[in-house]
Parts: sequence; structure tokens; C-alpha cells
Amino acid sequence: MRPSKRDELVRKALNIFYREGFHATGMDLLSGETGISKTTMFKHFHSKDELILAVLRLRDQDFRTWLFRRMAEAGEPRAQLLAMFDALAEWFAKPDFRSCMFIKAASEYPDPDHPIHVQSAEHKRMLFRQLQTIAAEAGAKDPAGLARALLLLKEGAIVTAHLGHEADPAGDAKAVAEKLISAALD
Amino acid sequence: MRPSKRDELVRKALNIFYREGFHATGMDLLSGETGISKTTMFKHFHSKDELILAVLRLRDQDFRTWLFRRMAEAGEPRAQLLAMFDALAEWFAKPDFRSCMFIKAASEYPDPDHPIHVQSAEHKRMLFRQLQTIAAEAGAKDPAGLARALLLLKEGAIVTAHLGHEADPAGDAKAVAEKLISAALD
DNA sequence: TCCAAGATGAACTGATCTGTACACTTTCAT
DNA sequence: ATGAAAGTGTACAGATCAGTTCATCTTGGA
Repeated sequence: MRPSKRDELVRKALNIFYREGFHATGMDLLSGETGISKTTMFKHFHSKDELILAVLRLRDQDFRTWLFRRMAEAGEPRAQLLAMFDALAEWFAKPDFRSCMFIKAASEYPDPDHPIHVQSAEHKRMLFRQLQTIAAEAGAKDPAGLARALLLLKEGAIVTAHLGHEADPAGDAKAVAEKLISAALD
Repeated sequence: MRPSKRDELVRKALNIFYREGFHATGMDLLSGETGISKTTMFKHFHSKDELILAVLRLRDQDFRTWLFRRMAEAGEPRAQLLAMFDALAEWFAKPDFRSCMFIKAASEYPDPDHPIHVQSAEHKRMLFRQLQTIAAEAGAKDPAGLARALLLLKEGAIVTAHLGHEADPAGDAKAVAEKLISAALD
């Protein structure tokens, strides 16, 4: 199987689902927008849910790669933790920012046992693990606790950037994070 | 117009939308579950969107009344601010907890100009105003800044409670809030 | 050159969607 | 008790939904 068309579909579907929502995006619209025939779509994925799961896998990869690369560029572990909020600020400033794809997916598939919901939760868990590792490298007394607190700020900033009227939620979150990190490392 | 049926519809629709999602809930299902005929539904609301807006208005009233009553019971302004996170913990513990209705609404109607999105954002703004008032009463140096930080924690805790694997996001948020409040009032 | 696999368009199924039409029944205030 | 308002059930319209069928076309490798 040549995977090129499949990858192209997943990549384009990601943008459309992200912009329009999952239920609001029909397979016909998806076919029209991507230029990929419905026949081909259903040859690669047996259902819309399977396509969504593939989209979420790609998004998980892309997002974590992007975020932790940005953080790594900041140098020392302590600076890396803070750099997460600078990365968020950049993300929020993009005109096509529309919240976190996994928060949206979990909103549209609220049943906690639904595969889409489960996979969205798994993304958050992996974020936590990577953040905990960096917190440990930074010498935090309670790396798991610091990682949980920073993630609370991250999720809150995302929701507020999408829904709130605040000027700079990433900056607000960063200010709190600075205090937390200082307290955790003294 | 007798408002009883209309109110009954909005109240029942709220629960179903909250549990199943907006797009996933059709008007026929709504009619079947509520026992209210579709004819009557469309006599009270000219479209599904209008019904959703009425549901969100009710939810906004209910939620803010509940939250700030809980906080008021805590006594002094400083204790009130902390009590928000105890209230959240109770909410998260309910078996039918499924995140914040406005985060979900904004997820399903991602266009920032859509009335449903706008009204969801307005809920968050009103929460901010009330919290800012209490922060000022508590004697915070920067009431708006403290209110923004506490709301970041609140939204983050809600998302994490819905999507994460954490044991006690409300408790984690409260621990951070305690530090913030202490620093803001010294 | 030829074959097999991949991709295509278009029509189709059956279900579901929002919203309407209409004739009928219930409720309630006077 | 009567009339207006409100509610009901059913059937329907027209669109869209996920997913299928099928005949045809394109492509790449041997």
C-alpha cells in the first residue's frame, strides 16, 4: 500500500476537523475539501471514527514534538519548563488557533469509554510523563506534583485563550509557573 | 404564554446536551427523551441554536449561583477564594460530571463569532468579574491578576478532571491557589 | 508491454438531520 | 360552558449523514 494518499488525507483532515469540529465535518465535505475521493477514504479507514483516531495520533505526535523541541531549545531544565509558556503564547497568537484538539475531541465524544475520548486522555498522560521527567532533571522536590501544577496552568491557559477575553493567558500562566518552579527548586 | 413547558424543556435539554453533546443530540431524540412534542419545541424556539442559547443561559445562572453560594458560605473573602476549589472537588466527584458546558459548547461551535461561542465566552467573563470583586474584598494587591490566575487554575482543573488520569486536580489547583493568595495578600 | 494495485467519479442505500404542516386534543380563565 | 391558547401525534420535506457499489482510469514495476 502506498501510504502517500493516506498521509495526505490524515494531514488535511486534521486541519478541517480542527477548524470545523468533528461532528460538523461530514465525509462528503472532507472528500470535497481534500480532493480525495470518498471511495479512497473508506478504503484506508473503515469508518469516520478510525480516521479521527488516525488524525489524533498525528496531532499527538506533531504537538508533542513541537512543544518539547521548543522547550529543549531553552537549555537548562528549569528554563525548559518556563519555555513551555512561551511556546503556548506563540501558539495562541496564530490566527487559526482554536484550542486544543484533544479537549475538543473529548468534548464531542464525552463518553469516557469511547476510543476517541480514551486516546485524547492518553495524549494528556504522555504530556505529563515528559513534563515530569524534565521537572526531575531540574531537581524539583516533587517532580510529579510540579508537572501536575504546570499542566493545570497549561490547560487553563489554552481554554482561556480560546474562550476568554484575556489579553495574555500564556503570560499569566507563566508568571504563576515562575513562582511554582522557584518554590519547588529552592 | 405558559412558561412551564418551556422551562421544563430547557431544563431537560440541558441535561441531555451536557451528557451527549450538542451535535450528537437531535431534536427527535430530545422530543422523545423529554416527552415534549417537536411541534411544541419549535413553537417555543425557532431553531435548535435558539434552544441551545436558552440552555446556556440557564446553565450560566445555575452554575454561578451554585458556585458563589458555596464560596459565600466559607465566610471571609480569602476563605471564599479557596472554597472555590472545594466546590470544584465536589463537582468533579459527581458520577455525571462531564466537564464544563461552555468549554464543550465552544468546542462544538469553534467559530468565535457564532452566538453560542460568544455566549459561552460571556459566561467566563462574568465569572472573572465576580472573582475579581472577591479578590478585591480580600485585599489583594492586584485583584484582576489574582482572579485571572485563579481562573486559569479552575479551567485547568476542569479539563484535567474530565480528560486526565489525575487523582485530585481540584486539590492540586487548591494547593497552588493557596500560595498565590498568600503572596497576593501579604 | 502488460498486469495488478491504487485511485477515481457518480450514483445509491437507509438512516438521521432540522424544521414544517395539519388536524386533533387538552387546559384554563372567563 | 365556551373560546382561545397551548400541546399533541403523525406524516412529511429537503438536506445531509456514514458508508457501499461498480465500472473506469491511472500508475508503477517486471
